[in-house]
Amino acid sequence: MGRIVDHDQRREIFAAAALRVIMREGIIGLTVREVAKEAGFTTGALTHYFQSKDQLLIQASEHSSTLVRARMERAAAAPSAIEAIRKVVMLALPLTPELRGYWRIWVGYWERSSYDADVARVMGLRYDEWRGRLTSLLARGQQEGEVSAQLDITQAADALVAMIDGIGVQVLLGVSRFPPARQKAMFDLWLDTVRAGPKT
Amino acid sequence: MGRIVDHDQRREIFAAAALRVIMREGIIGLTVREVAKEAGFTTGALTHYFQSKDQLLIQASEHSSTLVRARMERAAAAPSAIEAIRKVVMLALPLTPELRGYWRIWVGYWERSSYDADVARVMGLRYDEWRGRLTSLLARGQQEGEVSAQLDITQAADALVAMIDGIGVQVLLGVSRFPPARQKAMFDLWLDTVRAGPKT
DNA sequence: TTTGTTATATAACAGACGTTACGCAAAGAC
DNA sequence: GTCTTTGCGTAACGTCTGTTATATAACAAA
Repeated sequence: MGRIVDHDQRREIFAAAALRVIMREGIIGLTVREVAKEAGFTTGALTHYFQSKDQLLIQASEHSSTLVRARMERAAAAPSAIEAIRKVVMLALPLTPELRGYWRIWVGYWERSSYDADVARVMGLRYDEWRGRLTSLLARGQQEGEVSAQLDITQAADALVAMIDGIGVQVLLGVSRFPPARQKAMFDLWLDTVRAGPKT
Repeated sequence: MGRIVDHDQRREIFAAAALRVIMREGIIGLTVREVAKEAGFTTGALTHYFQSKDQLLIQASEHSSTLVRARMERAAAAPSAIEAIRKVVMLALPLTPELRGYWRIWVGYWERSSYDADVARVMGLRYDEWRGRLTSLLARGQQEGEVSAQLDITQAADALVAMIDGIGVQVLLGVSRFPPARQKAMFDLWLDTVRAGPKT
């Protein structure tokens, strides 16, 4: 009965298109018409898969986290915990144009979060995952002796998450303000406060 | 010739109203009509003082920095440099509802900065001032022997600025996520990396 | 082939947006 | 007093918004 298409796949197409629109024009430029056009459809198709613009916004956020999750998990599989942390952080920092595009998306969602409880809740889940990934890597580092045993890993993860977001903000105001080298220098500074002392 | 009013004062009234609107409804809710209404005027009056909405946005940002600057300078006058830094940071962290309101404004401007070069430029100036204030306090701390002499104060200021913005983001997603105590704990952690060792 | 259902396009809706135009009232200049 | 400039409210403009309604086309099931 009726032709059949994969609804989840369609929703992913629209979610990906929404992300591209946000990258290009900011979250303020995210309109139903523009997303549909970017996806190669019209609003009639989009509304068939999303009841409202808000749902599209949420779904797009979930899609973007799916995209990075695979890369993150591959990076986290590095043999040394410290090296894993480094690789994971290099995927998060706005070092390349592509990664800076993602930061434009995150900042857009931060803005929405400040007055939209639904978006805030979803973003909270993203950060729980992010913070969790870092804390478990730090815990692994402690077991393997690379990370100082008396370190409060929760607090250290908090500090790293905050610092990375802060870097993202600065880069957004202009890459020249915080070039990749300066970003990495700040990360190395954090790493020093976390490393186990030479020998023991 | 004609009745006379203080144009700068009028512009401040509208700028202050714009900030209140952003606090309440986000930067997406900042409309010419809403700002005029918040200020107790109509759009006819507002357009008399601002050629465009963009100019209003810039002016509002400048007004907000004027508001905090006075408090910051008073705090920076503390006898001890470390104490001055602490007081200044306590004015920046989203510790109270009022201060959290300001963070909603900043995040709104971050968002705009990512695709509006004019806003990005103005925000860049704000951050230059903010970073400059912290670096000069750190330099004072070094002179007075409170801050480690071999510290790279530029890098330390960068780290603090980034960390505070990162805290602001987390608090925006929900205060419960980062209560005042946790914010202060993170700041103290930074302070430890900056302090001169006991004695010398 | 006919029937029924789904996918998508087109179009309309009511409202909000930034901006511009216009008109009246207030008040300094003379 | 009149004249003239300015302050501000009202209203209109055209455009864009999210959403809903309707029409057409595609295809599975009978």
